[in-house]
Amino acid sequence: MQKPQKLEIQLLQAEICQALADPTRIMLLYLLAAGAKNVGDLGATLEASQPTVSRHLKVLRERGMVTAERLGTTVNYSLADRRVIEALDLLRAVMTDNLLQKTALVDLLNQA
Amino acid sequence: MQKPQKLEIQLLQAEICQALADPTRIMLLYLLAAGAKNVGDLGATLEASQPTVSRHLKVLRERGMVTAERLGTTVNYSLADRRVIEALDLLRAVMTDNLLQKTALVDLLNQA
DNA sequence: CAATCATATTCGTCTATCCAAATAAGTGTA
DNA sequence: TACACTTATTTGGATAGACGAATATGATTG
Repeated sequence: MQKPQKLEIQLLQAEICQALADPTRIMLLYLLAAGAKNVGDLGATLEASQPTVSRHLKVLRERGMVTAERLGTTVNYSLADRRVIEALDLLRAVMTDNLLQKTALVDLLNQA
Repeated sequence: MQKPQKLEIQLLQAEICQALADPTRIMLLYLLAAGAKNVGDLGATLEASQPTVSRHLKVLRERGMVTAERLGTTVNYSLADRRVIEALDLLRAVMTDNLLQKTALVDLLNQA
């Protein structure tokens, strides 16, 4: 033991956030939120290479954010917990509000 | 222009998530959720060095997640948008549920 | 048991991030 | 202006993450 347990929790929480810290993985989650899909379909939609998609899916799988199921030769991925999408939507709203505020400020400066 | 604008949005969203991908920054946000604080106080609570706290606060500031206000020699930081905390709470719940599920599985295996 | 299709992993390389230490910059006061 | 105090930034070195290319694994079919 080296640190209060509180930090351990934040560390695990940071690992989940880290999984969200990549645009490709965010896209993957949103795509899966619309329904289960296999690796090939996901790659085609994202225009990303197969190894890239597979590696990103592994990151999400290891953190329990998606689940995989073999169906013959293909593997179907599903969103494991919809609250991840809720969190992403919240953060997206924060981001868009920031952008709006920033552009409003720019407009104000341009007027002056 | 090189990619559909959709990707641009995910990129910005990923930048916000990236800001959450560090246990120290998560702690900072939770601390600020309880009320505005200056850099020294935050560092003392986190037992982190002053440059470390300042650097992390800069990351959060650049993404509009906290705001800074000078008060004499000190600088008071505040949480800019409470929805970031809501998102963190959601992700924390996802994480704890994953842990519970995992330990339940371990128990089952131990019984057998 | 080949051959094929879908997915996963490894390897090499590049870039990004983190921390500690040192230094700089801004503010209030003698 | 000099000094003390608080916060910010820079630098260097170590670690982790991302991608493409090549290769490996797993499942189905003939």
